[in-house]
Amino acid sequence: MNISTYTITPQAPYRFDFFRERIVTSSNSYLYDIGDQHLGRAHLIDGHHVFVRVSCPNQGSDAPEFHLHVEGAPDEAVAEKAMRLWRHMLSLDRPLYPFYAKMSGDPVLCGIIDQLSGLNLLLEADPFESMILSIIGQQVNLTFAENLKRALVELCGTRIELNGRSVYAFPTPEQIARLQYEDLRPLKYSQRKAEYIIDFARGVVNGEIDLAALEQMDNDEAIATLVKLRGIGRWTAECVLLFGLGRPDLLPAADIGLRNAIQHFYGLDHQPTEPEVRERATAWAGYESYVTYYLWTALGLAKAQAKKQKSTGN
DNA sequence: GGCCAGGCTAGCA
DNA sequence: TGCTAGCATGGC
Repeated sequence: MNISTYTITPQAPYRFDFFRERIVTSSNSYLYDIGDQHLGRAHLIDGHHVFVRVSCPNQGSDAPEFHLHVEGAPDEAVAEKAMRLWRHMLSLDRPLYPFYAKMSGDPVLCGIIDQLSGLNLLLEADPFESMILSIIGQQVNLTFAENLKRALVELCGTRIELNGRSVYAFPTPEQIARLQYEDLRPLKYSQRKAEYIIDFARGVVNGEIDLAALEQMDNDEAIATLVKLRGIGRWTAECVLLFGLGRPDLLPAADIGLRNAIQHFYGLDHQPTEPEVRERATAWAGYESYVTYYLWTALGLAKAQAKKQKSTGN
């Protein structure tokens, strides 16, 4: 088997173990091969199924060195595309220090940054995958969302066997477009959710939806384009810009998780309204995505901690 | 048992 | 233009 290896040393602070933790606790963990010191995933690149494995022996360090192995690429060009895909997914070309410097006047955020120093954005592989996952994630809790996502991937994604490992590549637009709505109903999809997902994939396949064009648009323009599609509201479009395109300045002001986190960490006596979130976020200009991500993550940790304390009676 | 989940649409006034 | 029931299910 042909394996290409790349050695990567991100700019500190950078915590590889935070990505692992993020994946384990997310509703997308089924997409990954997760080990103590590595992460892996299958991808379809230029028609070739490749498996990317990132290993990091010193993953708890805030200046880690890690190795990215690409298996199954027929030539160097495909291997390099896989490598660049993971540079995107792991936000390797986005140093954190400008964000930290910008937030230095906010004691609440500084406390969270101290706790999460080195946490960078874990992005989805591409806008298509991001859109499908975001539509599935609308409204439902994370446990149920994971069941739905896993069922879709196992229904129509390509299963790949590599060195005894069995993993699925995320379905292509063509694979989802071929489904019928009733194929998803037994998987506990609502009729509407099935329609939104399959219709979106069909739009991509027949060329009505141009995902590549989103890259050239500013945030407002891209959101306005996406929300014209049935099943895609502002929240979903914002998720795609944040997690699919990796826009650093995206503010999901209506998101319930962000509003809960602001109330919690800033000690508000009410859940902030969307205009109140926008007002507060003027201080975050340029890094809204990062602040949102840190607040979401910190609230998740606080909830997990509270749950743990409750279960142990402390 | 009821309400809320990292929402959205269709239908109604 | 603005409001709300309904969607499917799991967790608390």
